[in-house]
Amino acid sequence: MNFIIDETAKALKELYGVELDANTINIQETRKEFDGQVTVVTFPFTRFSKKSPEQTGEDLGNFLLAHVDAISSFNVIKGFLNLSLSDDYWFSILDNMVKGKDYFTSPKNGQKVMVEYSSPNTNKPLHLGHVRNNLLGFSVSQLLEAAGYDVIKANLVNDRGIHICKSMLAWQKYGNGETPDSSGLKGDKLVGNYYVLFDKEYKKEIEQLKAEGYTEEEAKKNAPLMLEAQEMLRQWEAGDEKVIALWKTMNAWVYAGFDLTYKQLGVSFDKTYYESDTYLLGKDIIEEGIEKGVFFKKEDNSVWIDLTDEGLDQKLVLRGDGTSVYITQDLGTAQLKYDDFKMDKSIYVVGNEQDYHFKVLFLILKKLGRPWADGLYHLSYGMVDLPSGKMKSREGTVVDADDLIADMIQTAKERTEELGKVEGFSDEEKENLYRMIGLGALKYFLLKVEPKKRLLFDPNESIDFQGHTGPFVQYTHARIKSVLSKGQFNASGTVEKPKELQGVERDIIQELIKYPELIRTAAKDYSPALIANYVYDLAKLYNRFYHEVSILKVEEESLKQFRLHLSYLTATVIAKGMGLLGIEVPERM
RNA sequence: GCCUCGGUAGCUCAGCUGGAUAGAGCAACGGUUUUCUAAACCGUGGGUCACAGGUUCGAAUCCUGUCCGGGGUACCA
Repeated sequence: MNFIIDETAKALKELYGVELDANTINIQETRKEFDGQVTVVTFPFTRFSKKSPEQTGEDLGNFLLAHVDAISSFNVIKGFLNLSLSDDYWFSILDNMVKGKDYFTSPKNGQKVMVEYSSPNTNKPLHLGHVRNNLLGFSVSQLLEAAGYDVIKANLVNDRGIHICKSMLAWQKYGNGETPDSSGLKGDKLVGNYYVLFDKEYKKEIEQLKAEGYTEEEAKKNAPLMLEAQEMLRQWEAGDEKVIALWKTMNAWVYAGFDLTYKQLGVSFDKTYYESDTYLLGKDIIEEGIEKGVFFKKEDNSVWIDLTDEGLDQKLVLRGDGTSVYITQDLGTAQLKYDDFKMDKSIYVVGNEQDYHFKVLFLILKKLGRPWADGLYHLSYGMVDLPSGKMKSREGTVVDADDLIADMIQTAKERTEELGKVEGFSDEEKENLYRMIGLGALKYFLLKVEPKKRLLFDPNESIDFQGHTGPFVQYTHARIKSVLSKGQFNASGTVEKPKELQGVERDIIQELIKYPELIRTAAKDYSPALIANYVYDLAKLYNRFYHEVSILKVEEESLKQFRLHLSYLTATVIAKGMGLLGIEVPERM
């Protein structure tokens, strides 16, 4: 539609002798209650025309109508010039889409981007919050790839620390040698159980100590279990063979469990980093920062950065005893990632509770003069809340990822069977369809919301399969596929322009043409939600088309072919768009 | 306290580089199937866009303040 802006600029120059740069000319889609498809807002031009908005619109409209072939008529309402574009114009757009191979994918832009997401702790199973993270990270990766980037999907696994030792200790004390094999439990679930058990026993000890006269704080510090866990962490850091062996065993259980969940979600990684390998990194960067005068040392030897000039606080970057804090190793890891891949951009998909951390991290790297620091971006997303508030692992209020997925698939199965839609499906096809629909509903539900907004999930209200949902879009796709196969559609065939375009046909073409631009915008904004909403609008439009006009029943062969092409392109864009969300679309449902 | 992100229909969300009478879905009510898949389509009802100022020809959108909610806030990650 950009040619309208150019033509408007030319017209303004001719009519009023002013040269405006393109972004001061405001065009938009015409609202559906008015005639036309494109609207130029003429209010801003009245200061040059010295005429009323209406008259300015008339003048401009007449000029454009006379000089631009694609414009077939216009009307003016207040300061809005509504332009109708000719059938020829719309048809040529469609014809280009039919012929053009590069319409659906952007060319490579030669840039490399890393997307870090998932980043789980290995002491408990994944829950709904992680699911949002994983889906976002995966989808954004797809989006960036579609926009022409080379993408490296990375996972930074938090596989060490006091929380891991808690699970290990509880297993050692109370586990009686239980293994995933012996219990039939998924490895991450098993380890998670011991994490919860630790907390339970620990709380008992605290109560005991309080009864003996300790304060709450003293009790928490001196409970035997906590002391033991801390001792275990020391042994781990010292490389104690037994502790390391146990750690390796239990982490292996967890990884086997995570792999199943990742597989179900359809997410994957090109590179996995482990904190056990990276937690000592960053200390050399601290040295460098002291030398460069970016950091300073306090009397107790702790190292700090003063960010008060940036409106932030002073921030500790290394403890007095020389041990790392979170940001120390993140500095080191950022450097490691860059050294490994030399990427132009690096995206961290991490919840918004870490906004401050990343602000500081990026700022420090800039102050240290890392030129690549400008390419760092924290994709911050809101928490998933339950009606009762936050999910808490220890209080058992988390929505488990595997359980949720299983529920969704089950619901999909029930719904589909009720509707009697799987006649002639093999058992394997049925299972695959239920999986597709169940996951489609879940993924769409989580991705259609803008990342930075918090998300409310009510476990008592099942996720919908009707209306603005994944299954609705999937259904539309299947519906189109059915029409195409009944019409024996051949994508390599040619299209002829119909005598007259229906409004809804024009609307679909206008919607389809937005797709390439949408990819760029969604990639730039890291927003799968834009894709989700677009794909929905397109599907909705198609369903209107489907009800308003006949496709297979029209006598005229050329018109039938035209509508089949329109259907085919719609199905293709739906499938591509859903693919960017990590959602599969069925041929039949 | 300070920083930060949110507040749009009963509920869940779009719209926010300023533009027409603020849009969807769910829920409620009514209609559409001898015709290409009714997980669909069409229609009705439902709004002080948290509140108050300001900028502007024009504000849900930008600015300031207030209220409410989430998150963060110097040795957790």
